[in-house]
Amino acid sequence: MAKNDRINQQILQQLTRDGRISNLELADRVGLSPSACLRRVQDLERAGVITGYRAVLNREAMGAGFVTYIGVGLGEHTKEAQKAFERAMDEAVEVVECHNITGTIEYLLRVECADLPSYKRFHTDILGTSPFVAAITTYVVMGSPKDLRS
Amino acid sequence: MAKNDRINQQILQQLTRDGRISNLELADRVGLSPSACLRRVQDLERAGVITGYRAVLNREAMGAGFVTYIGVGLGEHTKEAQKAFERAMDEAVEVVECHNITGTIEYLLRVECADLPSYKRFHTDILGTSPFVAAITTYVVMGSPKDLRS
DNA sequence: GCTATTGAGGGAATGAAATTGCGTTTTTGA
DNA sequence: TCAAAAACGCAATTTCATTCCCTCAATAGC
Repeated sequence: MAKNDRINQQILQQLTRDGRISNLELADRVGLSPSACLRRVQDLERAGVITGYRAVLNREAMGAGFVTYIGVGLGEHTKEAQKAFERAMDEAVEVVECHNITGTIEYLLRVECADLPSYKRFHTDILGTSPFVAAITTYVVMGSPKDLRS
Repeated sequence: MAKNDRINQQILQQLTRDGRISNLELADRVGLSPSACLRRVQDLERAGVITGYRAVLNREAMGAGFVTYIGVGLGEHTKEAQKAFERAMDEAVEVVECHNITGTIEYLLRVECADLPSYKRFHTDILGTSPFVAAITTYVVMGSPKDLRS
C-alpha cells in the first residue's frame, strides 16, 4: 500500500497537472532522486491510486462542438444487458462518458459530436441499434459556466 | 492547423486511452514511422487539439467517492436568475461541472462529495439556499464504465 | 545498549525512447 | 502534366527510464 505523505501528494498533484512530465523533472520538483521518485510513482500505480494517463482534448478545435447529455433507460435490467450496452458505448468514439446511475433511468452519457447532423447519426445508428435501449432523453449543452474537468 | 483524417483520429483515440503510451508503440498502432507519428502528435498539441495530459486518480482512494449528477430547474428564467445561480455554483467547491442545457430543466451539475452526509450538507445548505432553485433531481453515480474526461 | 533487519534514498551504468536532420515519396493545385 | 508543398521513412544523436548496488535511517529483538 502506498503511503499518503507530503511527497506522494506532490507527485499526484504534479501528475494531475501534467501526466507526461518526465521522471527527471518530476523528481526535481518533489525533491527526490529520479530513481526514488520513479519507485514512488510505480508504487502509486500498483496500489491503484493512479489508474491511468490520458490526453485531454479540445473537441471544439477539431469540430466537435455539439455536446449533449443523454439519459438512457434499458428495457432489461440483467447483467448481460448492461454489459452489452456498456461495450457498445465503449466502442463509440462520440461517447465521452458513461455513468451508471440510480433513478428512473440506468445511464447518463456525455456525447460530443461535430454538429446536429452528426449527432443524429449517432442517435439513430449507434444508440438506436444498441441492444436493450428503451428510453432516450437528450439534453443539449448550450454552455458550461463551470467545468473543472475539461 | 492539424488535419482531421483517419490517422489523427486514431492517434487521439489511443492517447485518450493511454496518454503515456510510447511514441514507438503509438506509431506502430496507427501504422506510421515514429518520426512521422511524433510530428503529428506535436502538430495536434500546437493546434490546441491536445490541451494536455493528466494522470487519472482513483477518487475513492482520495476521499471524494460520492459522485452525483443533479438536474436543476429554476423558478425564474430571467438573466438575473441565471447569473445568480451560476455564481452560487461557481463558489461551491463540491460543484465540478455546471452545464446550461435545453429541456425541462435548466442546469445539469456534477457534484463530488466525500460521502452521503457531506452530500446532504451540500444539498440543503448550498442548493437549498441558492436563489431561484425550484426543482432538484439527483442521480447518484454507481459507476462509470467509461469516462474519458476524468 | 547493541545489532540484525527492513525500508527508502542516491548514484552510476545500461538500454530504450524521443527528437532531429535529411533525402525520398506522395499529394495538391495550377 | 508538372512544379511546389506536404508528409513520410531512415538513421544519427540526445535524452530519459530503468535497473543494480551501495548507503543511511528507523525499528524490533535480544
